[in-house]
Amino acid sequence: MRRLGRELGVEAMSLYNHVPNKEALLNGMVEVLLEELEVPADALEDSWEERVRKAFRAYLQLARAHPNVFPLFTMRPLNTVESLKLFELLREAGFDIVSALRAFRVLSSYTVGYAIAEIRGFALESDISRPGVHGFSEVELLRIFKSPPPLEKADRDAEFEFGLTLILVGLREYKGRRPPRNPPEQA
Amino acid sequence: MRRLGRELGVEAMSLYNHVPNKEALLNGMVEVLLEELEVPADALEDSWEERVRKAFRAYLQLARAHPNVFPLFTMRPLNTVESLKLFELLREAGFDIVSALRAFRVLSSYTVGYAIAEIRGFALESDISRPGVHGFSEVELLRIFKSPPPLEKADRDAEFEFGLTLILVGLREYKGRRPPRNPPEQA
DNA sequence: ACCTGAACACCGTTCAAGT
DNA sequence: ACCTGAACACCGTTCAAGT
Repeated sequence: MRRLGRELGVEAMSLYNHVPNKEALLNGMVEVLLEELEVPADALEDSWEERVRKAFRAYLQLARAHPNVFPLFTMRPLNTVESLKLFELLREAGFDIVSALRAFRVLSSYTVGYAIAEIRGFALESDISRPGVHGFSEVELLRIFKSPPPLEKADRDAEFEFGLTLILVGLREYKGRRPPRNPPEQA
Repeated sequence: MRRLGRELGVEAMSLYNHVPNKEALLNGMVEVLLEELEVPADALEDSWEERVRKAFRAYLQLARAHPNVFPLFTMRPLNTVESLKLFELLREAGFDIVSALRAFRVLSSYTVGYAIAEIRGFALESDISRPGVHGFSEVELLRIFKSPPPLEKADRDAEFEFGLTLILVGLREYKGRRPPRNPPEQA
């Protein structure tokens, strides 16, 4: 508050003329950012899986773009219009209500968790210079990760995508087991 | 600090004789809790998938048991001995280094994300009495979720397990594609 | 070796007083 | 309608002084 006031060339207490309190201000920030998200339109060339991918990719990118606000995202339920649209997208793809909800939540959980991991630093990263919580020594780690470290920051996108694929493969498999309501629109 | 001091019947500044600062204290709490985690031993009757399941289940339960500390878990890399053991478990299951790392991270991301969602409240929960970030009205939500709400808090475990299964199915599929180093030990 | 009082540099927030 | 000074009830942390 005080800092924000200074930034705006005004005293901290003036802010209370425009915003009820700090909490509301943070809520506002989150809300503004979430508005940037958009579930991709139903382009004919995209399968539902591709649309889902794009949506969660965008979410991750939003988190990356705002690493300081992102933890706030995390602490309130993601009840946005876009969540709803995504849910409906899954319904149209042939999932029944419960399955669509579950699928949506699994995908969100993964994406949120992944984004957090990226921001705070990955576990089992070869660069373990950082503090981190331990229980073992740097030597112990290096015993495992030989000199050219295996998975570098380089390919974060591919790594995220890997997880997305795993889940989507699982979902496809799952859908195969129960008869979908709509014809499987996949190419 | 001051509150903790009071709780201990001592002045806040006394704490600094035992702990360098607040940050260190929080780190300590996280560390203590993480020590409760244990990757299940290589019992003969358990497949690697079952062992992985048990490990992450335990992680979720830890989060549930300590909803207030859990967000702290979240903000530091999970470099524990158990992470390493889990990684080795995956290696033994036939994943090469990079794949094992990725699998580990996908599973952690999902579990962390799920735990957070559970603690803060799920998106698209029929109980939307809570604030949450919006963009749409309660009416709009109820238009979708007809009276008997579809997925209730009741079966949180099943829901978590559902996601775990999706990922494990994906992993099995993925492993099938590349020749595993060890014979597939699955029953 | 451990505790304490006083003090410092911070917070978010209220409210009466100003324009 | 908006801003401000003074004030309140908090923080984490330092340090010299006590035992």
